[in-house]
Amino acid sequence: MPYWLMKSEPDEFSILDLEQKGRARWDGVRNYQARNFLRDMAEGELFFFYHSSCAQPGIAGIGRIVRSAYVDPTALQTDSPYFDTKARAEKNPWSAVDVAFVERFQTPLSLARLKAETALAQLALVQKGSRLSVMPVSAAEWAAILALR
DNA sequence: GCCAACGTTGGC
DNA sequence: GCCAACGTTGGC
Repeated sequence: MPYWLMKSEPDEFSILDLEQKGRARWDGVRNYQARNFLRDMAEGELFFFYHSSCAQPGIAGIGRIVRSAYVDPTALQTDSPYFDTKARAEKNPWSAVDVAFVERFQTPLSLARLKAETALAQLALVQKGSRLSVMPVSAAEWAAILALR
């Protein structure tokens, strides 16, 4: 079963927000490669919830996919920060998934800690210049990260 | 706020 | 199809 990692700016949506809501739509992805990964996700699969663009970037917890990819409605909403002027109802290229809270780490795993781990050298997240907001994580990487909690 | 790296746009 | 210019991401 594939594993994933998804980034969110905690000021926008954090692991605490997901914990409090229990379930949420993961929308606003506006990169084709990331979108394609969203479309590869299946119900029941797990992902690391990564906090980006913040004081303490790192993995903050775990979530689960509870609904596979469907058309992202925010692309058509003019009042949404994710509005896409080129998207049309009959031609909306963007996808969203629904996710549920699984676990919040007592202490988030900092990016520095992840970079220091030899077993994670191939992790897409730590590659130079990697900006993907949705990426796959191998089973071995998943286990290695869990062991760092 | 800076800046490296990347993706997208648009002229040609 | 090339590629320069521009906008965005995201760590620091």
